[in-house]
Amino acid sequence: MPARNTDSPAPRKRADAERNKQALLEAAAAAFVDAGVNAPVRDIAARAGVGLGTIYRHFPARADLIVAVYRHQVQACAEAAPALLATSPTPHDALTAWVDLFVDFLITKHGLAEAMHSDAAAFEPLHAYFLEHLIPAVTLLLDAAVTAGEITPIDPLTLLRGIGNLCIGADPRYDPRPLTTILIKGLRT
Amino acid sequence: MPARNTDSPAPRKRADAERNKQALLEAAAAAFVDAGVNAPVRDIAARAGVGLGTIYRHFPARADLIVAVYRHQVQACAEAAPALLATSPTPHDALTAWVDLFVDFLITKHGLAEAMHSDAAAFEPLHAYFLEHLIPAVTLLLDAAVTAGEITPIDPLTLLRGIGNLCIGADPRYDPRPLTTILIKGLRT
DNA sequence: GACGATACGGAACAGCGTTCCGCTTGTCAG
DNA sequence: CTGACAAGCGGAACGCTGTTCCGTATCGTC
Repeated sequence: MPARNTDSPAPRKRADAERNKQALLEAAAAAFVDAGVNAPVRDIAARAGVGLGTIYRHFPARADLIVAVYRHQVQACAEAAPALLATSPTPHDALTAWVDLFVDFLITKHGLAEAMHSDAAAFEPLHAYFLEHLIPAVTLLLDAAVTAGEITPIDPLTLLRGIGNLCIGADPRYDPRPLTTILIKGLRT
Repeated sequence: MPARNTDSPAPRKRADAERNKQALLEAAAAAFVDAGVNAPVRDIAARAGVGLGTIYRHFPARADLIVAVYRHQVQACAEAAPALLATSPTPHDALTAWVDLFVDFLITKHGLAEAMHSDAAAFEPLHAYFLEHLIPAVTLLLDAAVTAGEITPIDPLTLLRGIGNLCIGADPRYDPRPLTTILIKGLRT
């Protein structure tokens, strides 16, 4: 067995492959901004100056591309939870602030919330990725608020789903924030 | 000339046309139950023993078929509002009961809530039909509750949209009722 | 029974995500 | 430097949508 210890069993990718992957990520990010996360795969490929085969080599399904594009932002969102809890006057304030943050993230990604709830198996990775990272974040905030006696207990997944659902809507004139605010208000004891 | 004066300048449809239209409505209703409102047009046509052309003759777009299938139920939902207001102890109770009714309607029509918020122009008639009939209903309930000092004012369309959004979800294990309950609770003064 | 309007059926079109495979190209041993 | 081979690429093709179109069959009437 080769003496590779802990890091990178990487078979070392070809230079052009890595270059194309980056071009694809940038093209996808741009396409998502212009046309929402439902931007046709062909458009993304064209933007990146790449063939259809290439896009599917790097990202087996559409959802993988979406995950790759938003990975950093989801992580940032998750990491904001403990920070907010530490700096906010009360756990409920932290929760409110975090929800605002999450809503801001969602509404700027037209179609992301919709895609999250698609029944298509292809979007399962997306769904799983979001939950895996965000459930711990909301759980932390909710537990703190419950312990402080500020809110009644609620399943974190349910809340996350509710907020996500409220952010669905192609219409850019639609602002879900009044609704999310009411929802959070409804949690108070 | 038969004594029909103002109403129905109807060119009197052919018998087979009317028969097919009914068959289509029944087939669509059945298909929607089995496969959700996104059941393929071809499946519905096949169920009705009818060609694709026929379906589009009677229902120019998918959305028209959906509207036709659920027309009665939407109307019943709208008409329940004044009845509930008259029989409930408080306007807030009536509002709660009506929301439950609306949610029951939505969750049994897999995909209906999703379709409502589709950005596709084809679904605009569906959207319009729902709003036209349900906005007056919620407005009635909200006004009564506001007047009674039970809730803070909210735009009826916003509330309707919020409830509709919360009911989105292909997963039959997902129950939106806890969330709609919290939302209504959040309206209280 | 024949004729004309009406309605039907399904092939065809456009657009989607995804698969597949012949060809190109980067990489590295010699 | 050069060849060979695996890794990667491009885009035609597939299967699935909703929708359109038009030659043909059927209904109602005279």
